Amino acid sequence: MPPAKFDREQVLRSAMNTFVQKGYSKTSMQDLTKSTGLHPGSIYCAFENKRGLLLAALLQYKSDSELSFEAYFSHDLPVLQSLKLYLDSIVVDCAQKGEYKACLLTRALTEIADQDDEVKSVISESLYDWQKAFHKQFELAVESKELSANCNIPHMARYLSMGIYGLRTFAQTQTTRDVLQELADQLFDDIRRLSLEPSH
Amino acid sequence: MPPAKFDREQVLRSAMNTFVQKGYSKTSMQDLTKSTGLHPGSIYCAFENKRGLLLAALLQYKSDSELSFEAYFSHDLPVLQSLKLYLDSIVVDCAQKGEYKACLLTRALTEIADQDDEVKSVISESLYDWQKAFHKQFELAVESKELSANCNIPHMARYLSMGIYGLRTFAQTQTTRDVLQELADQLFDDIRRLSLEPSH
DNA sequence: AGATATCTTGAATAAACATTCAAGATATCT
DNA sequence: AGATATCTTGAATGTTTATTCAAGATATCT
Repeated sequence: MPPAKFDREQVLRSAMNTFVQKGYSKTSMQDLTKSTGLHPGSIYCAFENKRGLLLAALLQYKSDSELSFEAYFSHDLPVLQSLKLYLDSIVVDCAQKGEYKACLLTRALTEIADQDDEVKSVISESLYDWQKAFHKQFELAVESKELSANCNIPHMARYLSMGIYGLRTFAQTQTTRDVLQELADQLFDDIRRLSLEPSH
Repeated sequence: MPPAKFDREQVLRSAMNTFVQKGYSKTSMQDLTKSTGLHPGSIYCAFENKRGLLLAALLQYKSDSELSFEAYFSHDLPVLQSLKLYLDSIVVDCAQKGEYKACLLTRALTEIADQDDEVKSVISESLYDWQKAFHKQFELAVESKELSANCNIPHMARYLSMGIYGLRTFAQTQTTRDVLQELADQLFDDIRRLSLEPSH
């Protein structure tokens, strides 16, 4: 039976969801065979083991996130306007009751990074790439004179990342939309201020 | 052998450390017997089970954190100055290489909250109490005219909590002290601005 | 159609795990 | 000193877990 191979992306998205929902340790192989529709043997053949499946799922998540990022920032809107839309989408994401909607990267980071250097570096690099994507957008905006030429772009990108991490953590204890929106708006204001003021 | 009972606080601090370092799921009973010096039977007798030990450790962590908080804010310094010192101490905490220095509450929250409602509410309430502690300090500062009378205190407390969550998450990928300090300083500036400006 | 190579299947395996409990030890009380 | 109650101890238990592998199934090739 050579063909009939499963759809790798779809399998990884299922695994992704299961890992985000239950966490890595509490996700059993049985959970994964159920959610992916694959049998144990197939998983071990394709991904070596549970850890390999996590690594693959992390890369898929990264790739999906990049596409989503592009979708927000590729229009010809001013960066700050795109950023506002992007932040609002995170608020919507976080405000979903019931289904646990977190970031797989940060969730896996807090859960297992300190015990597995390879997983940690995959996650760290992915998160850093995401931060660099903000960086790049801000740079483009400086070139097009939207932002002040002497604003501190690396600092802004880092502070923005930090704020979003915080927002997502905050959302785990409080899912009231208004509160989350207010926090996101505040973060946006603070980033905007940094983008206009010269760095000191 | 009636007396010779173990020192409950010390046991809980050991358990606390183990849980923070390895995470709840990856912490085995063997790890806990090793770190606490207690035998399985004693743990089950005193805390019912592993989950009970976590719950007790969470409460101990909360209580310890409150004492530490008081230590920073009970002097007669202006609130903003105490806050600065408090934030700096978090930076120092996060910048420790090697030993994983996170907040047990947020770590446990991301790992297990979505599967255990009791654990979740214990954590949520603890974190909310911590947020309220900021709240209270800001209120006192308004009364003493240090802060503007019409600043939005609940908003400030929430934004501060969010920022610290974010800082701690950020520190898991980047432990360069200068970078963390810069982020904490930025957070401080933004909170200070909120404390002086009238809310809009 | 038969042979072959490749992929699928899921029961079997072995290790790790939380939890229990009966035997042993010590202090207090009579 | 003896009896009793309480606490300690850690090997045994039964469950859950990730992982393997040999048998079975299907498509392609000759």
